[in-house]
Amino acid sequence: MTGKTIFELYQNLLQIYGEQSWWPADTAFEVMVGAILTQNTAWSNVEKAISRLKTSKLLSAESLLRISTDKLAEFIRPSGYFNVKTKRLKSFSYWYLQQGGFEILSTHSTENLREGLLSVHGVGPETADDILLYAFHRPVFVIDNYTRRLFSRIGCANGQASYDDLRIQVEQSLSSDVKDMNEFHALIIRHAKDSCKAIPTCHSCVISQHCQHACNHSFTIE
DNA sequence: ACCCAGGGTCATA
DNA sequence: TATGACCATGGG
Repeated sequence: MTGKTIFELYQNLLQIYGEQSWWPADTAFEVMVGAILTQNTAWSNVEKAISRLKTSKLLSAESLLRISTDKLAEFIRPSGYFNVKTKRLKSFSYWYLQQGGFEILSTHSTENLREGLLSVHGVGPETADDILLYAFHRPVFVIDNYTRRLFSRIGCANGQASYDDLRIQVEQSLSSDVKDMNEFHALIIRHAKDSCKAIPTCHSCVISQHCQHACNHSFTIE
């Protein structure tokens, strides 16, 4: 547990990969839809689903509520769990409109907003924080499994700590800077993807002398 | 054929 | 509190 600090890890990743400038989306609502669709799902599959929704101009809360569940499920089929996610998109859209939409929601405090998001069926801590950070630009850090593994392997934090414990730890390490938290989370995912494929050019050597990775594949270097 | 992916809910012990 | 089953597509 006596590795480098969380902030040093962030600086290393930023130096290696450069700015990621997330979230890849045109609108805040698209970020929210993407956050739900990407639950335990490869982003490449989510892109297909979102592309279909865009083409048919369904990327709004009103449209998602208007369309039948059967049709919506068919649109988002490529993103997997389509029956589950159809319900989640609809319950989220209902809440979103009932709350008055983006402008009204933007006036709420971060804590109230998180509470509201978590009250939606199908929105858990990670999805809520994705939305808070990338759609509402709130100073919130998103904890995912990559983060837990990377922190554990590098030793900059206890990967088994509770979600909020880890989240607050990172938020303090980055002085609650929105831009830094946006980048850090994006960089961790970028690093996980890269370290899964590029064994000969393992960037992790710069990050950890033990060549540890964020991804879940258990291979060894050297 | 197997493992994983930018999780969350629900039932069970 | 803490596991386990379940949801389902697509790429390696």
